[in-house]
Amino acid sequence: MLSGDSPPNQTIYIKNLNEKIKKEELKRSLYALFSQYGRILDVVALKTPKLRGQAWIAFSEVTAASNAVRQMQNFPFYDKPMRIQFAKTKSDCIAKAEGSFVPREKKKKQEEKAERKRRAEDAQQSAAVNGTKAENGSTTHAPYVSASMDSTQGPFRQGSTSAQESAAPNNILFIENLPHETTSMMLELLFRQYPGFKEVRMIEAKPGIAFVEFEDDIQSSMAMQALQGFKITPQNPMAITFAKK
DNA sequence: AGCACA
Repeated sequence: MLSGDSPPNQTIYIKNLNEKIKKEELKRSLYALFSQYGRILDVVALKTPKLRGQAWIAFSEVTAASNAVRQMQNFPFYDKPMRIQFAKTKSDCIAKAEGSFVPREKKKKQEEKAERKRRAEDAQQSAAVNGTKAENGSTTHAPYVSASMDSTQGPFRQGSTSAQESAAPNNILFIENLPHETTSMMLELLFRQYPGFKEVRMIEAKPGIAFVEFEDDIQSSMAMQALQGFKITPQNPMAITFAKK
């Protein structure tokens, strides 16, 4: 049945995540795995007792979120099936983008007190040390994105063929839009820098495409995310999808 | 099981 879940939301809520995975790795893997559905604005994962094993992924479009909820439901991720729903509330990053963000203030009184206290202390400390206002730890979060490519992160959704539905994530990548002179040696040089790389396969009769195999889905997703849109020649941004099995 | 944004 249609479980009593939240209505569609740009942000998805994932639970039953493997709690042994370190926060940074978890976020990176989630980013890699889910960016196939659209532009990801933020990935939130906390390791506090109440929040570990869960994560939020904010997409720029609701449709991306819905596809992710459906297609990645129960996907085995670090040996545990992901349970995915729409988030109950709007992510801060989205409210901010809409200009509707209002800093929350009704937490449990205890937490709030603790936080105020902490801020006060921080302020005092830095004042004592610097005599000036301190930069508190609010760094800019545009992480997870590999800085190794030029900033052509545009909408390279599907490649040149008529493929409409993206195949479910698996360990084999399907590469399209390669210049015809591409060799498997060249592709191997590119892909073998990512962990889990196994082999490149090309088909003589079909220039412009290739298959690249990895040990598992997560590693193939990582490589996909890293090399999506990579240009071997300026006219040939790679289109990478999961191979149909 | 657990819905946050340090």
